[in-house]
Amino acid sequence: MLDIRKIRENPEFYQIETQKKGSAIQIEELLKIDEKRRDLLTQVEQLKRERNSSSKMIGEAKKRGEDAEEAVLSMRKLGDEIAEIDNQMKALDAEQTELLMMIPNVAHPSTPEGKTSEDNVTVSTWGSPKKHDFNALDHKSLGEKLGIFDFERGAKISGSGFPVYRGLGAKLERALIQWFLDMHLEAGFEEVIPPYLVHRDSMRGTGQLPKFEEDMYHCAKDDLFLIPTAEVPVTNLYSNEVIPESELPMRLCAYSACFRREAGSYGKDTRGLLRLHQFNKVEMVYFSHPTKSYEDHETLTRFAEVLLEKLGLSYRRLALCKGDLGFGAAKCYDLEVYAPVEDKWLEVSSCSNFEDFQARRSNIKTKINGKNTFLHTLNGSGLATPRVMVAICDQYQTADGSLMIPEVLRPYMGGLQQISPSK
RNA sequence: GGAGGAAUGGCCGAGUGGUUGAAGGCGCACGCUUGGAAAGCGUGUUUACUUAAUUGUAACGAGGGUUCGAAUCCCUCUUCCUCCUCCA
Repeated sequence: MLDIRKIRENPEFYQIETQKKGSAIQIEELLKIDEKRRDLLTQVEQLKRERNSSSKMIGEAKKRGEDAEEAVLSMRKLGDEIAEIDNQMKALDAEQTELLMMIPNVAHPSTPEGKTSEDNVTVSTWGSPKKHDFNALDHKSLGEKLGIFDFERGAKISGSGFPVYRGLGAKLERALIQWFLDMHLEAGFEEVIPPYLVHRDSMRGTGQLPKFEEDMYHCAKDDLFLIPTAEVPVTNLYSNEVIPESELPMRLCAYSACFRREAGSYGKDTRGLLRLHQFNKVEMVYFSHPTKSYEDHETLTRFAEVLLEKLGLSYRRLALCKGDLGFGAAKCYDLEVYAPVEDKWLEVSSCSNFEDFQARRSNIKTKINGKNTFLHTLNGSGLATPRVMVAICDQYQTADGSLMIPEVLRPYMGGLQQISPSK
């Protein structure tokens, strides 16, 4: 959520910047409501002041045994007036908040200008994209041949987009998750196992609601939402709290299953593991000092990159342009891993700095020089497993149809070096 | 799921309708005292919005109600505790 005071001070700036984020602010309406609201506020506070002093006098008079009937009567009228204005104000307040909640964050100046993913800027590339000199299989065919994925039965029980990992595939998936977590723990993150179902407030806090309700799985009976990322419960861990400045940056990591309806993206890269309704991801979350968040953002992104480097998967880092930036993000790097069989770069991580956008929604503060201040929240995948799995399948398969296990994962596979087709 | 109890400031804990934003204690900060420290004494110590202004308004789990006036009375909800029931 943006700061209404800043919008008030510099409406043109916010008009232009939110437009670049692909969703223009309804600035006139917003400021009109704001002005009316503040007008009523001063009015009603004046009336309340009157009420407070009169009530005090009534109390004193009654104590002295005097009759205060007349004052009581006029106060009763004043009370009605106050209630009336209070109601108007509450309505305006709700209206204003709803508008503010629909407005995206503005981009950091270091973010490239641009409208679509075409305009994203490749910041760096690591490794050289591998090419096979044999006729390599795509991950779906390979995986089914090796018996490590079972897409058909997943679809049978839940529909498409719900993969089943089997046998050594399940173990490999688990190895990825565990290795990711272990790497983060080594770097000093605290591990969290969060709830997968969260209430509406949490979803509003991180920005999924109210705007993107359609993309979420919702349990109507309990009004709970399945998390699309561990970012939601982990960031909201500290909602309505003040984190001591000395504890910043606070760094948490969490594995969770993630659930996304992917409404409106049917038909796009839906093969195999490329786009799913349920997938596994390890997420890193930072609660940062407002003056340090951009440093932290670089550090965070590096943690994710190192994982790909250790897996021996070439990747590139993109700086998202203003138009492609997520709703709440001020700056974001995407990491894309190269999948040789697909001959595509696949997004496996998104590392974002939200500045105080989420902190304001969730009310997460820190105390700086005795003053409570919204802190900055950051998060990044480290990493989402499905496309890493695709890249591994693509890159680590051999001409005889086996799949080599990346070196770093072998300790988690009982020393297993490769998965071979059963005879 | 059933029965009961509880929720107050950084912490503990008073407070059952009026001058209580909230006693008292602890903690913390500053000062006095001291060779130094402890003890002791003194002062201060919530947040948000608002104002020229410590000007004013609001907040005692959350929301609603009664009242001239609510931390205090009523209703709903949430969370925690105890006892049953059930269960991985």
